[in-house]
Amino acid sequence: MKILMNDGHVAECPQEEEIEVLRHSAAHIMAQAVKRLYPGAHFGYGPATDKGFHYDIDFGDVVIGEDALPAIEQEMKKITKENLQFKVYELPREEAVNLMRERGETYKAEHIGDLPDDARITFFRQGDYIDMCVGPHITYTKALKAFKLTFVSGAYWKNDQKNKMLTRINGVAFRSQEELDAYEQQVQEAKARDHRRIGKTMKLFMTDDLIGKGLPMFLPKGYTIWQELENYIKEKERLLGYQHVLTPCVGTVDLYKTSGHWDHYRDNMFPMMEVESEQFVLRPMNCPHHMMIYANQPHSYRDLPIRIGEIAHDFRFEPSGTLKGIERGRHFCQNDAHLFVTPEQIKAEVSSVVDLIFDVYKDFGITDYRCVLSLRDPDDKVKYHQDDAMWEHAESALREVLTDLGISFTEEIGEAAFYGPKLDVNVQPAVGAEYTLSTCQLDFCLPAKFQLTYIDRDGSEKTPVVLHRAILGSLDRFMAYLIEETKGVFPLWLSPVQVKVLPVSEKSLDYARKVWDDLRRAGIRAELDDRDEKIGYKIRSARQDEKVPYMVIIGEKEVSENTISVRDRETDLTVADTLEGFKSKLADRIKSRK
RNA sequence: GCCAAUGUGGCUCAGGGGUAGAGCAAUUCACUCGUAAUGAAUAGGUCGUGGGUCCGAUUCCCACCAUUGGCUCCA
Repeated sequence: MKILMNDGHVAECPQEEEIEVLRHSAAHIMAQAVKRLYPGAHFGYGPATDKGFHYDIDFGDVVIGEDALPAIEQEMKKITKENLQFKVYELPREEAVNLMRERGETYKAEHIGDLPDDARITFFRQGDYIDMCVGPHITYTKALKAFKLTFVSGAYWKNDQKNKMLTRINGVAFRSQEELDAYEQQVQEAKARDHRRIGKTMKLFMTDDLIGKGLPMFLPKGYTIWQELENYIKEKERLLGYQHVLTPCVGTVDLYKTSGHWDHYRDNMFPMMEVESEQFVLRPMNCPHHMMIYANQPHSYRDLPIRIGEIAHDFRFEPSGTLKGIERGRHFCQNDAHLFVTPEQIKAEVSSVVDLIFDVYKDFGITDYRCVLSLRDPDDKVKYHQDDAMWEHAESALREVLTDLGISFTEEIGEAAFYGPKLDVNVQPAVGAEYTLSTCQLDFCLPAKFQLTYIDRDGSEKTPVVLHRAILGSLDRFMAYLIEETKGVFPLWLSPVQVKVLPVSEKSLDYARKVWDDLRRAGIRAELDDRDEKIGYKIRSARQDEKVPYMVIIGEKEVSENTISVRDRETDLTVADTLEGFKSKLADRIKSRK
């Protein structure tokens, strides 16, 4: 594919950059179509994106909904048919600003002001449309062959909440129609994996307006998975020397003033409540509670590290627009722990946390993740605890540990917690934006605020360092992730129903009941389908609706031979077994969580 | 919170100014059945909530609530 560079040269595009040039050019063509249909529209940014492109546009008082898209798309097709040539020219800064002002493109004019003094300011033109841009672009509009406008949304100018919200028109573009079709198919499949859809059909959790928004409730089947996850992670933690505690879901406002959370996050906490002139909040996190548990008694350096863990209920007043099923609610349960360590122990403890994270990921087959070292933005004097020396020390300590461990990570500025840097492990859900699953944060700040101490070898009082960490993140979010990864086909040990007993007819119902009862007594989660239906129907519903790992089919043959027939979800094969043999095999597998 | 869209029986969805429809699920009856849907019948909804326009609203308008897709935020 030929492309037009901003110095006017036409070059052959490297294969790997083709798609981005195509998508970026699609944004320009969309802008041209919009300008033809809405002459009063003014443009902000219009970049290529992951799967396509978008353009942020100020339509003035005109409301643009999704019903406006077909006409714009039609106009784009017309433009590609017109096969307009892309042309490029450069203007001196002042002329460029004037040109943009003249055309009412105030956002573009403002953008020129943000560019470095020596920046070349170039314009790409196709037909009647001119856009300030660094390019490169396709040479003729006909090169754009497969695209589609997908949805509209709002987006703040320059991504800043204080600025005006523009209308963002989103589209996808690919090299060919086949690629576009494949993408659309993929979107459909992702929707089918959405944890909210599966959670509803599998009766894992629910929400209700009368309970309140962002407050999902786990139903018996969902809570079964929850409890298994809780047992699983606590077992791992106990082996690593964690001690589990139970602390209340409220705390005094003073507790959060001490920690500094009150100053930073008051607006995202449920409002303060006053009882008998004492002020409380629903707790948004557990660090302060665990700090006070540490402070409950004096500590020697010999006691450290002390690892306090809790499956802890938290409440955060998340903005309504950010709520998403059990992935992000206003109540959630963190798989939280705070490790109180000496400075010398930092490396070993971070290392142990990182090992635990990847050990857990291995157990769940999680391979698609991204590690981020989240650092402070030194220019942000509001968000971050002010202590340059502390930050430099903490950040380089964490970076060094991660590097020594051979973890590959990217660094992101301004993503740290207010009290310290962190390692975040991020994953991509079926639908929507990436989020953090696991985190490990290095904190030199809160222990000092709470005046935590230990007596060192030389008899002097020292301040411990704290590692905040969450492996499953919140159980809620982890479950959301698991649902989407497994499509609801949970491994045996997590399956809400592990065995479904299916009598062929009423003649074998009594025996089936006995088998069912026996399985349950052996600690296996079994259900009996005693509906008056054909066996084929029962198998279909156990497979399709509930994705049950094992079906035990009981007919007159099994009754007379005192056996059971076991159908495996993986293979769809049915084999004869004895009840005792099946029970022990199953118990072993469940115990080993394989 | 902001921008936009959506809201019809338990679930998935159709319809549309003259007080509602399908499939699945449920219930009942018949069948007693061998590995991905037996048949028939019945029941179930003041069409998110509250206002307004109209002879008449679930359908049009407004407000609110919830949900969804984005933006901002995420200790």
